[in-house]
Amino acid sequence: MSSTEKVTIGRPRLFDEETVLSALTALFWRQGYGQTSMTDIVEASGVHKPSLYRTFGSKEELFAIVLRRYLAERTAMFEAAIESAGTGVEGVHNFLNTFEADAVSEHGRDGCLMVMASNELRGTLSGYDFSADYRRMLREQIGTLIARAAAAGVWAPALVEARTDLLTTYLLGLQVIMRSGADAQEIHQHLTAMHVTADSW
Amino acid sequence: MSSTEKVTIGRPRLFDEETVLSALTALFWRQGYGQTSMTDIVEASGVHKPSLYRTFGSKEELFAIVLRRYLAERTAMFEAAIESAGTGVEGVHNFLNTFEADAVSEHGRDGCLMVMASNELRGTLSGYDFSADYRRMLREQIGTLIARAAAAGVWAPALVEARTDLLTTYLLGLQVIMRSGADAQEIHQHLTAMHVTADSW
DNA sequence: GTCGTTGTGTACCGATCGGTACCACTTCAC
DNA sequence: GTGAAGTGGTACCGATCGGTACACAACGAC
Repeated sequence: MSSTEKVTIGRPRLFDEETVLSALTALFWRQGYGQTSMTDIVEASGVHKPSLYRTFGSKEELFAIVLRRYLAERTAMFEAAIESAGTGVEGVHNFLNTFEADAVSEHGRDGCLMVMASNELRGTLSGYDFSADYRRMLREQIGTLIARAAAAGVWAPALVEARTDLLTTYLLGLQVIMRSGADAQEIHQHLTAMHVTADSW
Repeated sequence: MSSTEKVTIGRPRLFDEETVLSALTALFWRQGYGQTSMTDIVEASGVHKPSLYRTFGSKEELFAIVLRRYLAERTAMFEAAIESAGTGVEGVHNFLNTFEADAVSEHGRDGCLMVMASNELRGTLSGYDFSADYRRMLREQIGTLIARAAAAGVWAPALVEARTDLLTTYLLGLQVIMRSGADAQEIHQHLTAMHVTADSW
């Protein structure tokens, strides 16, 4: 009865698009774009090549779809983390703790798909500057977190900007470390550095 | 007459190994490992495939050689920058300025080869954990910079550690930004954040 | 049922991949 | 000179790459 149900003409699909995209996101995230072959994609999705091409277009278009989807999910995740972090510098600590929990998880060891793709593809895929989108979104969200931290005390506007940029850049660096084989101890150590910094705010 | 001159048996090489490695470093740096084909390598080096394979082994071994060479050069560059930066927090500012000059240069837009390779290859190449090496070297050098900054004032040991880790992680993040198409203005903005932070030390 | 439409699955395409066999060439030792 | 040793360059290898032609299957409309 849902209004979202499409009227299907012809043979219906045997696979669920979202399920496939989810599996392929994990695949690209793990392996990168160039290192992932269509054979890998067929195996991971359980969908044969012609169906994939019919549904998603080329491999490049498929990855663009994965990237946009991932960015939306990632943004939602950060928004939730920031929302529940609370205000004041305590909010920054809470956010960092949430980040750490994710960082040491299974997916965490893969870092961030957007950071990975930025490095591999120089931030652009068939004209879409996804990296600029990502950095803008991330900075905006961190800006919200910092603004809430500032609400308690009184920070000069320039300080708010600087702390937003610092935390943004720092998080990107952390994701590099996460992907490059660092263990939980090393990740924790680097997070401590940010906790200490936030304490001085 | 130099004692480093090898006694050549058979036909001597027509190419200089260091020159070729330098050109290939730039090539890999720009394109990444997976996106660079042997055809690209032949074109960039001017050396035909069989000679490359005889001299450097496989493509993977060649890249490992490039990585080690780059790491040594990069380390030397950082050492020089730190050496000339001076002491105190002023030394940190000087170092950041040197870093910015490099960041907005031609090579700077490619970020850091080690960061790129860490992301693409998860930090490991045929058993060699180059990323751990890189992070260790980088942290050690930043540690020197911070120690000299601390020499003027009196910083608690925990603070020295935290500031070293913060700056290390921050620099990794900055190199992600550099590679992903950010312009000089954006890079400058993010560097300002670190200047402001250092001012509070 | 038939027809139009869409998805499935096999089998294949040319191009490119990393890597090498082979031979001519150039040097040193003698 | 001759032979051993190492290099340069062509031409090629099987494997894999991204992508597709085509026959068939499964649906709705009628």
